This record gives sequence, structure tokens and C-alpha cells, in this order.
Amino acid sequence: MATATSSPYLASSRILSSPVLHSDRRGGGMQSGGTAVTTVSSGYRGDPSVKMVQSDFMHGAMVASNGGHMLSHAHQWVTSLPHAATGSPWPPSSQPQDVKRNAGRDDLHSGSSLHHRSPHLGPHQAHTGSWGGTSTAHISITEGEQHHHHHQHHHNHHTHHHQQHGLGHESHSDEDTPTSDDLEHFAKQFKQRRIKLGFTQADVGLALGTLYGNVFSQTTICRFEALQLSFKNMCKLKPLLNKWLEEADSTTGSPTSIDKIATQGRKRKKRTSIEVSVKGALESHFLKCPKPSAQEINSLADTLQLEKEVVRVWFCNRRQKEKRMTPPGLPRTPEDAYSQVGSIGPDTPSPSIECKRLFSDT
DNA sequence: ATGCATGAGAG
DNA sequence: TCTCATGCATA
Repeated sequence: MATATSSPYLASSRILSSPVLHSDRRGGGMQSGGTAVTTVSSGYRGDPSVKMVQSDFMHGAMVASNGGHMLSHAHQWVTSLPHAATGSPWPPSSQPQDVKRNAGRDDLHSGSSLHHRSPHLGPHQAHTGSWGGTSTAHISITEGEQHHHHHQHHHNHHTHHHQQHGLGHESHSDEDTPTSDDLEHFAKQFKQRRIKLGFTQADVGLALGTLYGNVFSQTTICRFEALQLSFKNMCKLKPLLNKWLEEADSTTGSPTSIDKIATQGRKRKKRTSIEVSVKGALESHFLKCPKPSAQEINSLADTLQLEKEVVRVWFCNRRQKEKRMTPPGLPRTPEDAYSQVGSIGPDTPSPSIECKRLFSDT
């Protein structure tokens, strides 16, 4: 039971059906009470030799950075795919480690299309965000906290909110390192405008591609709006999105453009579904030790009947989650947040002790 | 909207 | 190895 997690993810069975073939998920209830099930699903939308419609932007991106690279390390699940421009076409800056600045070029794109489909044109949005707005916990981060050269933790001191600019009182729309407040405000504004204009998060992601050559997925846009990215990442994306806003705003009236870039190829490992109980166990262990050693991971994996890799990745993702700007739920009032410091937080105090097996609950 | 995953880069 | 940026696939 639950042996599916250790099975080799074969990259065979090429389903060369119609280009619109989608995954045929068939793991709806075959959970044998084990630990996790890896839903067998692999999509193949079209042939690997399909057209690359992203002509213009991709062109610019290519010539601007790399001359096009292929995946030279096709792993097991990754079918070689000349991934268009989803790589990292950033020219000579934007080196993840410093929030200095980035994206300061507008060479490509001279009136090119920026938006894509806009099927809905009505404000159908309901909630304005998870954290209620400016009245919730503010996380003020300054640029002076994340320029390490070995570790780049940005401490989110939410215990005090301050406003520091030296440029008057503007809060956003510029390129200097914004404050958390700026980001929050901008994100909110952005979402609102985006919706008003009738664009989806995915649309924006694609538009960024046509504008800068950096394509982003719906996920990233979503996370930006929800401020679920790291501060640094938020800072990096903000200028781009800001630019898009301007463009989208000025282009009001001529949204007609081509679109439909087929995102094909890509065969990755199927997402492992971890049982709730197992998740709970992982959670418990995480609280005790957010950074388990390889051996600890092995033990855990064995206990929980999961792949070591799955466990490892789970912890990685969990840690990342802790580092996000906004806590996933923010289920408490900002006042309660103050009484929480010391136990949990965006920057856990890291007991710096070796992790031991301290079971408590499962 | 989010969970699990990939991969590049630092060390 | 880990972190970190990012996204496919999914609920």
C-alpha cells in the first residue's frame, strides 16, 4: 500500500492525442489508507514540435540574454523541452541576493501587444484579501536587513511599523526599495485595477512576458497580490507589474491582440498527495525541528511511509512558507500577533540545537 | 488559491 | 546540502 510513492515516474507513454488532450486524473479515491498517493496524471498538450507563438517577446528575450538553451539535463520526468522563455532571461542584474534594483530596460517592445484574453469584464471579485488591509499586521522590512553574503534572512519585525522614506511621502510606484506598506498597498491596488480592467492573473503573467520577456504564471501573480512572496521577490516584481499597470491603463481601448501560447511539454513528477494525518505529523516535527538532518528526514520518511525526497521537499516548502511576507492565514488579530512573538513568527528563533526525537502528537 | 515540485546558485 | 524563485497540477 502506498507504494506509489516509490515507483519510478516513467516518462514513457506518450499520449499523442489531440493537442487539447488534458490529463486524465485517475486517483480519485484509490487511497489505500497509506500515507500518500501520487496522482497519476501527466499531460501532453500538443507535440513537442509545436509552434512558438511568442515570437516577438521571445525574440527580444533571447537576443537580450541567452541565445536559447535547451534542457540539457533531462531527468526522469522531464521530457526535453526547448522551453521558450520561461527560463531566466534577465540580462545583467537581478541577481538573487540583493534587492538593489532591476528591470530598468525598455528596449524591446515598441507598442507590442501586452494583454491577452479578456473574457470577463466585470468586477466579480469578492474579498479584498486575506489580511483585511492596512489595519492588519504590518510587516516593515527595510533594505538594510537583507544584504548578507551567506544567509539572507530578512527579519520581519512586525512589532513596530515605521515609515521611512527620504523622498517625501510617496509610498509606491517608484523603483526604490519599497517598504512593506508600499508593497501591500501596491498589491492591493494592482489587484483592483487588474480586475477592473478585466484581466486574470494569468493574463498579467503572459503580458509581462510580452513586455519584458519574463513570463510569469498565474501562481506568481496570485502570490504577489496576496503578498505571499518573499520581500525581496516582491520588490523585484513590483516594478514589472507597475509597468504593466501603466501599459494596461494607457492601452484602454485596444486590447485586441493575439494570445494563446500553448504551454506544452513538461512532464514532471506527479504531485504527491500527503494525507492529512501525515501532514499533521510533519507539522509537529516541523515545530520541533524546522531543519531536520538528512537522517532525521530518513527516519521520518520511513515512519510516515513517504519518500525521503518528498519529506525533504516538504520541509523546504514549509520553511519557505514561514518566510513569506504574510502568514498564510493570519487567523488572529494583530494584537494577538504581539503575544505570539517568541513562539512563532516570520523568523523563528531557531533553537540552534540539534534536532532530537521529541514526539508529542500525531 | 495552494500544495508539491524543479532547478539554479551559494557554500 | 540548503535557500529561493517560480510553476504545474490540483482542490
